[in-house]
Formats: sequence, C-alpha cells, structure tokens
Amino acid sequence: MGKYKKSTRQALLVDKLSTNPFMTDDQLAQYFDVSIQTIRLDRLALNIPELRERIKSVAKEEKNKIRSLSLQEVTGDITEVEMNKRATSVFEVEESHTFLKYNVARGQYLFAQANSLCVAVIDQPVVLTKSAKINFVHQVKVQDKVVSNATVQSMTSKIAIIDVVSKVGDIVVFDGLFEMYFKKEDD
Amino acid sequence: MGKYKKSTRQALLVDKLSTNPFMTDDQLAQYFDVSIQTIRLDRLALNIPELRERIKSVAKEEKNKIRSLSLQEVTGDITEVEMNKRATSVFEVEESHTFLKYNVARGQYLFAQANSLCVAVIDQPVVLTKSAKINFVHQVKVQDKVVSNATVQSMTSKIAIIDVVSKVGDIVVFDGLFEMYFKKEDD
DNA sequence: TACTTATTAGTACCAACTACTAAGACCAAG
DNA sequence: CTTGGTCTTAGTAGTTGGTACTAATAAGTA
Repeated sequence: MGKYKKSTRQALLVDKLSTNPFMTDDQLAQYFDVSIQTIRLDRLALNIPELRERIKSVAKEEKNKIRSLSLQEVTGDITEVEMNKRATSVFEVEESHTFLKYNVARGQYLFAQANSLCVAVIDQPVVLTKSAKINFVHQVKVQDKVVSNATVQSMTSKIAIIDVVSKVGDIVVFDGLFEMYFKKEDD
Repeated sequence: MGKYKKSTRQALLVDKLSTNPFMTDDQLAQYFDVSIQTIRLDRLALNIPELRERIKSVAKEEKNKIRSLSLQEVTGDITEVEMNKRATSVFEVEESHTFLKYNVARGQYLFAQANSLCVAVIDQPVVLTKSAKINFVHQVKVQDKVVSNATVQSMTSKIAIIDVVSKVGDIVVFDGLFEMYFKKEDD
C-alpha cells in the first residue's frame, strides 16, 4: 500500500499519538514510512509538542483539566440562534484533552454539540431528543474549530426535525438528522 | 548554612525527588550546594534514574489512572466483555449529569455510554464511530441505573455493526445501531 | 604522614529534539 | 513545456539533560 497523503497522515498522526503519546519522531517516521522531517513538519503544523513535553504534560496533573471536560461543558458556544429556524455553535477541541481522551470522546463530543444545538434552536422549555441518524464523516484534528449548523426542517406541535451539519473549515466532519420532541409549558 | 554530610544529603535527595520528581541534576546541585557530579554519584548510589525516566514512569502511571477515570466517567462501568461479540455496561445517572438541562444531558450520556461500549467491545486499538441510528425511547431519571448491552451483529476486516439496547430495569430507554470503523495496527 | 573516602572537574558521547537552509519531487495551470 | 506551488527530504548547527569515564583535589582518619 502506498503512503498516505498529507491530510490523512496528519489525521492518523493525531490519532496515533492520542492512543500512544510515548512515540518518538523516529518511530513515527518509520510507522508512516516518511522522513523524520516530515513528521516534524506535521507536528509543527498540528501544534503537537515533542515527546518529552507530551510526557511531561501527561505526568503533571492535567488530569484535573481533563476531568473537568465533562459532556455538559462540551456543548460548544452558541453563536447564532434564529428560534425554531436555525442555530450555529462553535466548539474548539483543546490540545490538553486530545491526547488522552480524544479518541474515545470524539464521537461523543460531536454528538453532544449537535444535540445541544438542537435543544437550543427549539423555543420550548422542555426539549427531548427522540431519535437521530448521525454520520461521522471525517476525523477532527487538534485545535480544529468545529462549527455546527442546525436547520429546522419541519415542525409540528410536538415534533421538530432538525438537520445538523458540523464542519471544520469547508470540510464536513459530522452530519445528523435529529427528531426532537417537546412539550409546551402547560403540559 | 553548612553542607550536609553524604548520608544526610542522600536521604534528603530521596525525599526531595519523591515529592518533586521533576528536578534536574543541576537544580538539585544548586539546592544542596554541591557539584552536579556529586548529585550524579548520589543518584547512581541510590539507583535513582534520570529526570526523563522519572517523568516517564510518572506519566505512565498517570495515563492509566486518567484513562480508567475518563472511561469510567463517560461510559459507566463495563461489567462484561466478550471481545468482538458483546459487552455490557452500567451507568448511574447522578445529579451532576443532569445538572443544567436535564434533557440535554440525558441524550448525550446515553449516547456516550452506548458509543463507548461499542468502542470497548471491538478488540482493536483504534476504533472510530462511523455512523449511528439512535432512538431515545423513554426518559431517564436521576439515580436510574442504565444497563447497556452491545451486540456485534456483523464484522468485516474494517467495519463492525453493533446493536445497543439500554434499559432501566425492564424498560428500554435507548437503542441504537452503530457502524464502527477500525484499523488493524501492528504496533 | 599515608591511606581512604568524598567531592569536583572535565571530556567524550548520546537521545531527542528545535530552528534553520536548501534542494529535489510532484502536480497543476498557463 | 515550463513555471509555480506544495510537499518532502536532506543536512547542519545548537540545545537539554543526561551517561560513562578518568583524573585531580579536598577532607577525615589511623
């Protein structure tokens, strides 16, 4: 099999280091079958610190930071809302979390962002997710800003169908179709 | 202040490094007001590894702690695993999980539990969620114990289809069909 | 004083980098 | 086809925090 192209390699690099932050540039170069310089350029581009710094940050008690990244905080910042029509939120993955937790959590955070946005766009006090069809289209890299857009497709007195597309730049990383259930205040 | 004699210094050195393993020989030399060589002889005599090795061993411990902590945090406790076949986890909804917006947390945590379970059931180092079709069947209350069951429906060399059903007692609260993508890695 | 232990100085070497320059490879458009 | 851009590789100098070793010196003791 041929080598990966740059973007793929960089995505895989993030992934690799998230599961195993103890790899040297040399080992990574052999793994991806590229030169050590390429790995270093990749790290530079992705803002990934060198081995010793990675290890040091793991060793120091960054576990508190990581622990604090619970799901309810990861809903992203809602930047625009047009009630019952559409909404936008932004979620930036911080580098301190990514190495350890990112792998497991990626799917969960993208879903959480989208789900929260769906709740926010509906102008009702109680909004529940009923069902969803979701796709994780593309990997998210370190420090990527995930911009999520929710658009209400249809809305009855109890159910809203909302389409969500999350992008990093121009690249779609996640999309989903959410069916939200809500109750009017006096129910 | 006079310098310590050898035995005292070495005892203090062990103490110092046990509370702060991040000190370089240079810093230690200044601290004890001896030459760097003395510190190195001390470490040699006491079988204390160099800074980087000390940090690495701390990092490895820390990583395991964090991993189990964050996994437990997100997934609940995985109680049974039959690799590549099925797995079960239990997640108890605490107040903190429902803290801001009950409904938001509910969806995200149920999804997170299911998603994590799908990652755990596949015996591969890197497992990513590709897509999912999920249903939030019934509401979950605080202190409910959500028992999630994942069953691998089919599995190729790259993709696994997993069915997840989450229940509180006998009542189904969530179900989902997950398409997981994984990579074999010989490292 | 001679002997032993403790300390210091200094050299060569290493891993795993950073930061930089320069050149070649590859593809895409004018 | 050639020019330009990105991508990749090569190579050098310098850094940190060491190891491993030799040699000289200082301090304490018989």
